[in-house]
Amino acid sequence: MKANQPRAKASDRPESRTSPALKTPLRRPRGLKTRQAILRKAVNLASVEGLEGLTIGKLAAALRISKSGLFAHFGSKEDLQCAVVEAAREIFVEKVVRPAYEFRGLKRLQALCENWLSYGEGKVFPGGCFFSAASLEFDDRPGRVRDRIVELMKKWLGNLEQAIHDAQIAGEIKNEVDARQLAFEIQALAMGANWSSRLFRDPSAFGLIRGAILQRIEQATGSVQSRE
Amino acid sequence: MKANQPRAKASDRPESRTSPALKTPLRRPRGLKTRQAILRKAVNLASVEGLEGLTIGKLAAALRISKSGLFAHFGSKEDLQCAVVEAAREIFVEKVVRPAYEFRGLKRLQALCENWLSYGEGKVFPGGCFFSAASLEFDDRPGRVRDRIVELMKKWLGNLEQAIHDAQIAGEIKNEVDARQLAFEIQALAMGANWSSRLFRDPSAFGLIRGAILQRIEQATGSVQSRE
DNA sequence: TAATAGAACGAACGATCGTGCTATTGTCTG
DNA sequence: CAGACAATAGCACGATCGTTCGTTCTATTA
Repeated sequence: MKANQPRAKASDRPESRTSPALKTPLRRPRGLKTRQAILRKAVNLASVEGLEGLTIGKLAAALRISKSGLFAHFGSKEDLQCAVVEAAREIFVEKVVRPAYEFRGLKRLQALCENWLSYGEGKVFPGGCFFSAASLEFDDRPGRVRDRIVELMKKWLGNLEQAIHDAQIAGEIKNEVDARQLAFEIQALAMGANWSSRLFRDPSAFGLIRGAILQRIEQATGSVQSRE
Repeated sequence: MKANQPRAKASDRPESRTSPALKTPLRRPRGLKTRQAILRKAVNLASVEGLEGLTIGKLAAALRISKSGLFAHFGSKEDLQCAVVEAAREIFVEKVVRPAYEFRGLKRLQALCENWLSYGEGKVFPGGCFFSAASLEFDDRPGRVRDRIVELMKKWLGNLEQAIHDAQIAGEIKNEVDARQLAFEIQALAMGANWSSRLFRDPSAFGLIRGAILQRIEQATGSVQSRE
């Protein structure tokens, strides 16, 4: 974890790779490509073995690349982990968030849920939802990785909540519904589906939960409903 | 992970410590005591760092004990992990399951939920619910540890489902309710509360979810409810 | 064509991992 | 008190961890 602390010279050249603005603004065709290839494999590996279980040696071996060559793309393991989180985020946004933003209000909420479910169900990540695993793995590990994960999860919950709120304004969801709570319940159910499907190797979990979530949304849209 | 596989002689003496029946049926006062002390610390450490992040060296250091002295209590790291899972199970049963079994039917279900919530809320494990973390960590790691976790989680879900079923027979919960699905939803909400409270350092998550679960149960017990 | 910058490599570092021996302690029995 | 035996410590092992260093290869630029 904190191996070889005495000599930590990686951060002495603070922005050797992250600030390309010196002479040529963008010109590293080979480096960028391999970096992306590394991250693609790394995200998949990390979704299975965890972000901490993701090892530079194993990752390099999986890519048939030298450890040092791989390492040079990131200044430290923490940097690599951050980059992996970012790469996973891009995939998540691409598959779940963006398509839903073609709609508004209730339709957007439904699209967010549906997209999440097929994201979890399909083999987007071989180890199931990356963020479910990562957020539970890092909830007790202070650092940049944890901070970023917290940020992203808050944003995701905020997206759900905002969609619910918009649907309320549009009159599609009852005003008594607590948007924050409903968003949270949906998220919990979705993560539960992922959990069950991974742990029990039971793909039917998503079907079950799809029903539960739809029922929960219908309940919020009106019709009868018991409010005790 | 699989360090030093060539020489694996630990399992050659299969039951040197687990079968006490030879001459004296029960006489290892010191050994058992330290073993339990080890496991108590190990469970706490594992709930924070994960079952794989739990390291023999760190555990020994935390107990001010030699690595080899600790190691002798278990034949391998996998054995240690299994023992940790078992120790966590005992705590869980003690705090959550057993007290609820003084009741029957709906009351038992309510007690199971309430006990789980205060188990997650209180500092039973310093890293939050042990099994939420462990089951997500090991969902892709085949082996005895995973098998046992699966077994335990199935049993726990079965307990919830059975309580619901009993409540249905007693006429306390409506017959149309799908016991398996309700059990699953409750479990998902509970794990969601744990997730949120750990990740966002927000203890109010449990209050929110307590309300959601109670609402969900009330909905199942009757009154109005929309079944569209 | 020569100079140069970036990308990848091989080897090695100190630390720590899980594990295996062997010796020493401590405790109970005869 | 001596011996037996369980419990623990000491020490070492091979492997792998994250990291650094100096070198080589490759491609663009002067």
